[in-house]
Amino acid sequence: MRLPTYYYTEDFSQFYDYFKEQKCSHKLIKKGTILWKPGDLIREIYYVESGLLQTYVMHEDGHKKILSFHGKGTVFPGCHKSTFKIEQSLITYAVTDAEVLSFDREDYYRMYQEHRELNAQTLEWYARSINILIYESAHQGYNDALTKICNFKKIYLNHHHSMHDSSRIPLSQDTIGDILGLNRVNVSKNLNKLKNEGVLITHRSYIEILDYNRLLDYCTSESVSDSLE
Amino acid sequence: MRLPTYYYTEDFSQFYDYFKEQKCSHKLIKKGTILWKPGDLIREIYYVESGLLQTYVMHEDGHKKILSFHGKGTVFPGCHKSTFKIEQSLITYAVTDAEVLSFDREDYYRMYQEHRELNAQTLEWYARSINILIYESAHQGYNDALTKICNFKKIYLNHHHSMHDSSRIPLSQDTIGDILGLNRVNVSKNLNKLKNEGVLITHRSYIEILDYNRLLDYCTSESVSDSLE
DNA sequence: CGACTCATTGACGTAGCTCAAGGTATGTGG
DNA sequence: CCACATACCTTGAGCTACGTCAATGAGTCG
Repeated sequence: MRLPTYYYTEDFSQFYDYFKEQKCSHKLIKKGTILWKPGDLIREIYYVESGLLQTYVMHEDGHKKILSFHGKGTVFPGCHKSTFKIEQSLITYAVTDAEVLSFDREDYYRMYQEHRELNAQTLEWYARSINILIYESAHQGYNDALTKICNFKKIYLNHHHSMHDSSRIPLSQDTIGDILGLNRVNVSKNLNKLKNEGVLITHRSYIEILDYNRLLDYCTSESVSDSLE
Repeated sequence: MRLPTYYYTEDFSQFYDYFKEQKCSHKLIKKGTILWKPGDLIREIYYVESGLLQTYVMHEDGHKKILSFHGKGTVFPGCHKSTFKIEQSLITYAVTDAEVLSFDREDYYRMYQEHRELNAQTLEWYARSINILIYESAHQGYNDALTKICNFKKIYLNHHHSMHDSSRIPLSQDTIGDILGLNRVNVSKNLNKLKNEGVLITHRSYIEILDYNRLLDYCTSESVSDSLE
């Protein structure tokens, strides 16, 4: 049973050798580059070889909503045919320097149609996107700020436990606010509560979790994997 | 350019003849029946021949969040393989009496793999679900109650204009609240503002739009189709 | 007619927002 | 290596939109 995550990694790395044999070009993307912004026609699809991309939406009143992070072994932005208004508002930028394989949209769609495993994996990826979004709309939307933050840290650690220092969340409070739809000041105040409880320590641009079990006490069941599977 | 919608209809009606030739069983579902609830193993996939289904999630604190309505010519709940925690919380029930074709999950997946157009249409359907959910998370989430309500009515009318009496929204204020994550009382108060402006009249279990153009003034651009395409 | 369900209205509490001022790491250029 | 700019974090005061509670009214059904 899978929990939601904002980070995509390695979803398509099994197809890397196959991708390299197809018609594609190799690109270097500098940190901070905006890959797509509102109004851009999306004619290419990227396979990320290294680096980290971020996707977000700017609300007309100035709010920024971060939707997802895309790391090594992921494909982006997708290969469906329909054009949706809100997708025109998506902005993708490079959080770090990145290397990608770039495919023409039509070429990629042909690969998607012809390669059965790629086809199947694409549907799983879409399903996973639906999953995190339902989690946000139907669950986190009703939680208060403290619960949102704890849930976020839980699912962040859950996804990164094997990769990095397992108790660090290397995101600024500003970024966390933009992911959760919270004000920076409010994030700070709630982290303070948790600091006073001994759950974590705040640092500049990262948070260090001291007491994972105490953190879990603040989480809702939707964010905690249970025994099944 | 497509706007989001909470109503799915006719997405798969082009495959109806094909579906009927496949291994399936015909079922009648009584109004009010719960088709799937948390904990149920989903072993079947339905094609809706008639009637209306609704999908929602119950938050552990009692909030109900309605995600979508599924009418004639739609397939439900989906055919990906991964199991997600939040999907276990989905509840589907019959708003009206309904008739469905029921497929075994494995059989349906085989059809999905073998029928190229069905495969393509399935991805479009998933993309559409992502679209409405991004709209909720990244856009409506930042709007105030009045804007949420007006946006909702706009996209409702947009989708139903051809089918029914084009100025009626046959939903109770309670239901609208459950779709938008608003309190019933708050929905009522905001509808009252619009009533005073002459935009609409409220009735028992439906709303009548009097001045569509005035309604548009309260909407955000994300909910209004522009000239492109 | 009574028993629902659905809608209206007002009083009141509060979580989270904005504004504002100050504090502390980090990086850069002289 | 210091001075300065910049990014990030903290804390408090005040506001307000929305939620809860509660009482009443109005439409619908058997």
